[in-house]
Amino acid sequence: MDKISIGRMAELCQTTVQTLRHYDRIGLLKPDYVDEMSGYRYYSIGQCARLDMIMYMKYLGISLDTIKDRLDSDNIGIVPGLLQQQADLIDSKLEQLQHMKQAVQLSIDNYNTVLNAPPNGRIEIQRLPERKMYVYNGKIDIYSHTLDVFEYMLRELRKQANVRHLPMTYFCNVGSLIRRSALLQHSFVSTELFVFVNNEFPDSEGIETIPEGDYACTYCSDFFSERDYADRLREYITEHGYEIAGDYVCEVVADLHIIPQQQRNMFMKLQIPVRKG
Amino acid sequence: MDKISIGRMAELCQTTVQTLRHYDRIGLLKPDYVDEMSGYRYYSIGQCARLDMIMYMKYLGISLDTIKDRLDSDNIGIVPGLLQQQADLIDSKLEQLQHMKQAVQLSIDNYNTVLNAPPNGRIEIQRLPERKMYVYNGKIDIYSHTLDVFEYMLRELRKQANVRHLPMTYFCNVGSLIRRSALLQHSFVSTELFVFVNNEFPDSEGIETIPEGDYACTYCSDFFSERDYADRLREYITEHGYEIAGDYVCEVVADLHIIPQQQRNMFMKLQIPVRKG
DNA sequence: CATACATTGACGAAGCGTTAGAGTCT
DNA sequence: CAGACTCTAACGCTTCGTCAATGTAT
Repeated sequence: MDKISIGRMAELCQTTVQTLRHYDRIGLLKPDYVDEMSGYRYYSIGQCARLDMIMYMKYLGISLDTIKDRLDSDNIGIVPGLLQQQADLIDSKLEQLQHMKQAVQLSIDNYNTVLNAPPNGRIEIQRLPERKMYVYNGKIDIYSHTLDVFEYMLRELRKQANVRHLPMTYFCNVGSLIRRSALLQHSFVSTELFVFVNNEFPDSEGIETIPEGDYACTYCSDFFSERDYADRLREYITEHGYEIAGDYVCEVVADLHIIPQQQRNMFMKLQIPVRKG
Repeated sequence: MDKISIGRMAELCQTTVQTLRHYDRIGLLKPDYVDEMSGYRYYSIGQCARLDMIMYMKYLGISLDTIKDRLDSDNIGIVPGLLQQQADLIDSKLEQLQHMKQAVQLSIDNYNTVLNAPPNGRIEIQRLPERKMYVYNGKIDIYSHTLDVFEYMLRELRKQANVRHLPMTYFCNVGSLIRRSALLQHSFVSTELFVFVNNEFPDSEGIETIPEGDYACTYCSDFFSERDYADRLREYITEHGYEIAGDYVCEVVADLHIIPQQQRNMFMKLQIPVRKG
């Protein structure tokens, strides 16, 4: 029977010397024989089988502790449960990664929107798709208070979103709403904040849909100028023979992308759905 | 301006006190004000913006160090690169997880095959699908040596598979081949090992395909009895008026699932493609 | 004897969680 | 004054990678 040194064993099994030493320390894979004088570890070729299994289980994402328990017990019956558990774990990780991917893509999109946006205040009619949002009513008008109050409302929205298990992804695009009825009365009051959610998101309490259609849009990068820009948007709508077809949406396209020092630094896209009157 | 205690700040931003303390220590988020007497940290509501950004970037999988660099520089231009880099990283993680998922599924399937297998030696004709494999020729007959030699050949196969960047997944189902020509001459010699690979795996050197078709199959759980079982398989084929249509395949359905103590402990499915003569 | 290979032990990394013992806010 | 809150400091977790100083195989 060959005596296999630690270096050769590592090479045979496509791992490293440190890993083998580590496995020895934690009792996961003890060398077949240890020289009493030198302390050198020697493995037998048969131990590759155990090491293969360790590496395979590790590849499946199972922790070394669990692997050890599994290998030290002779109970083979637990294997299917272990495997199923891993399958579930992998699925949830996959889902999480999908969300992350969406989030990154959304950030990239938002960043590009900011880069390519027309100058603040320029008004355009854009065709926008149907969108879904989770709406939170804070019962306080954000426009008659300071940024601080807005910030506290954001905190509440975040907490609600958390309770509702909305993934972090969605918190990238927040915004505020003014209902059409209020808008028609020239009341600029908003107590509602929202986050856009996936179009596949299941309908439930707080989830609303705004329809596909033409929107009068303009960009604005200052919280306190929003009202002015919104007023101009309304003037534009009446001057050009449109009428207001739905709720006013102030979408914060980017704030996380801009370095926040002492306060939030938002870039907003104001939108009012229109139709020819 | 409110003085927000660490506990309240944690609640507002949906994180923990320890996290905030950690961020303070590493200079990622310093409290607005620290009481000189008590050492108590107090935050301002405006700091939520920075914390939001930190949490969002963390969610994107960016390390705290990178986040710190990013937030401490005023250079906003690096953002797109950072985001793209994250997108790529997520994609590769996704791919890896998909592989893991396949691997787990394969293990579950194999386990079930073992559980539901007919008794060793019972012979059945089964319709098996087309399969792809990566074949490695070790130039030594595994059947005229000990298990140790087989083990060393496995090591070589593994190394080759590694060089070819075959994912670990595939190493779950290994096996050996005897070519039809050798089989017809009643020669039981195999120098070739293989691993099954995905059917989508690109064709290249060493990749072979075995066709869909009828196979005479039997199960065997002892390396040294394989030859006997294979002989009986051949007898069965001639006795029942079949003829050998292709290469003999010895598929190791499970060995990782069986606890290996001193040596590999294999459960094999022997297969010979047949057609009516 | 040269050279590659082996040893132990300790520290580091990422991002906090946890605990202990003591002080502070309301 | 009670009870909730906060402080610092230090260790723990996970899976090895990376020295450093030194001994061994061939």
